[in-house]
Amino acid sequence: MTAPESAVPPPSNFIRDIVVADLEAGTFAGRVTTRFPPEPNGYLHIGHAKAISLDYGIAAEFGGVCNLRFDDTNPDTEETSFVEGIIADLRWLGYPVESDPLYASDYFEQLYEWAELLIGKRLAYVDDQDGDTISEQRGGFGRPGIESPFRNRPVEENLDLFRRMRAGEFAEGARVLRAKIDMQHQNMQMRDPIMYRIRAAHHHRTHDAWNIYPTYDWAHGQSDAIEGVTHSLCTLEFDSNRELYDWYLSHLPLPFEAPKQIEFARLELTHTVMAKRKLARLVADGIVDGWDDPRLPTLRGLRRRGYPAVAIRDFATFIGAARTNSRHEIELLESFVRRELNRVAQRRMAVLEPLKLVITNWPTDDRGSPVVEHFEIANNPENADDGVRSVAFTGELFIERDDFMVDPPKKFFRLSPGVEVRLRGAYFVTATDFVTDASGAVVEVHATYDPETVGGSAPDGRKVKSTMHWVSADHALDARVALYERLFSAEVPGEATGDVFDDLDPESRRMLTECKLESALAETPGGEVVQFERVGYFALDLREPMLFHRTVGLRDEWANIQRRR
RNA sequence: UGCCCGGUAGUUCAACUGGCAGAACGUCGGCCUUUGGAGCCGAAUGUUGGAGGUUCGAGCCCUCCCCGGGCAGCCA
Repeated sequence: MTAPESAVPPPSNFIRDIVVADLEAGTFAGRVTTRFPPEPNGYLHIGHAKAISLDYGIAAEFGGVCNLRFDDTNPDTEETSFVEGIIADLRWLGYPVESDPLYASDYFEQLYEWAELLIGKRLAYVDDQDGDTISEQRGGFGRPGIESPFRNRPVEENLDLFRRMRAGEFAEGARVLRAKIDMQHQNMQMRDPIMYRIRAAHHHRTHDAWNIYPTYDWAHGQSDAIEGVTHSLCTLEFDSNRELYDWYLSHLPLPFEAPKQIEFARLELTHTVMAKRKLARLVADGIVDGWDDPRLPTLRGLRRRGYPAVAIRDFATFIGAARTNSRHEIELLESFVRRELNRVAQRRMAVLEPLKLVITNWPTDDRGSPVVEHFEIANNPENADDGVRSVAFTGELFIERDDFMVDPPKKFFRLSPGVEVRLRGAYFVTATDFVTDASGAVVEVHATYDPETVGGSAPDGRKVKSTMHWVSADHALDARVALYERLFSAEVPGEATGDVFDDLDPESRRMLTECKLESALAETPGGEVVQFERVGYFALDLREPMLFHRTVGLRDEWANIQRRR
């Protein structure tokens, strides 16, 4: 599995320094192998994208490989559907899953043999006590643990019991296999950790072949070693597990030099949550529509929202890795999204909150119906190769409600009575009149157009202060547009009250149902992102026709100016 | 409470293992514009958590202190 190209140069980081030092010292015989080890009990989120970028990036940079290995040691929570979902997300992100992925469960037999080996070396024993008792005996911070009464069982008895655990002779939770290390150890991880637990559950791959399952600590380093992984990158909370990782490996006959675990800080973003349990709660409680809700930081959510995979990859590369806990501003991610979308997104006109504009001096044809003109407008002014599309123009149009004010404040450059503006790519128009309803709200604006300004520029060189988007009323497509705000209004959800749900923005999605789109949008394929001029980037839903999701707004300086006032 | 990890512009990261502290995002300013929102250009911002020490020279090495995070699942 190889890493896709990235436009962003990888910043140096401490992990790369370690790899370079190992290469120079001749450790691992010049090999570099990493692994990406998702647990198939949920979907990937952008935090995983950071790990993926590091795991694959480091391997690729030094001519090595990165193994995709599912860490499936807990049958209670893992499912094949998640395996498939994760592979799909990985492919979408741009990392081709070329061959069959690897699984920790492939090594269950080897792990079992090694466990017997440790028993033989008097480094592991079967404990008959229940979980609460073991937990109590473990002690606490600054408080030593006490040894299990079963700690010094004879080897033969341990072996017999362990084999019977495997054979399914005991109930769930009745016994465990523990490593025999040191109940006084400063590092809690070293106080005789659990290696195997009895589980009656059905495993997604080994089905009912096993009655005992290895714990993370007993499986992970050994899986790395079996695969010849050299640098095993994981997040900071495993720091204190590293001593145990090294301990297990030091007592086993390994096929390769023992791998190194290196920890880095997990990705956090402002205004969102990344923890799998919190994400699952949002889904379960119906606060969002599912794992692919566009407000979620899941890869499938971001995809549906219109975030380009390359923007996510560039972001992940750019932020690099460090050991300091850090929370990145969501704005940084958005800037990568805009940068990419500005380059590739086709421009279209869409009126989100329509107001009727009637051109009172618009001509009619021989039969008395209004003339229809067609203008060729650039698909992307930034890129001439994208060509043009044809947009119909007639005497009845829709403009954005915000773009007209009866009594405008100073510095309002859009349409108001007596003011001339440009309708993008068409004509200059001047507002002459407006119609209100019973409540006084403007329901229709009347204007005249200047035939000399066809195409949008005046032969006499006169200027207008504003260019507005528009859609022909007769040719408009009806659509719904979902406007998203941050799911959590607080920068750090839960910081104030301790419960992230207290910071949920109840209006994080506003659905506009009467939007009018130019007809070229009928050709847009599902999933594609276009720029609605002057408004933002919008992704057509993958499944539902004529439903657009706001990917991200344009950088809005006008809003900044208003805010500053 | 014991042990471990971390602390560099507002934010996130760099700084060739001791040699003039830089970049991006944000902010501010300017230019340009048939997207007021695209695009382009420029600027400001630091007691490198604090105090000592070693050194010709310390963000980097040493000591103490302060602050933040992690670890007491048969989760990963």
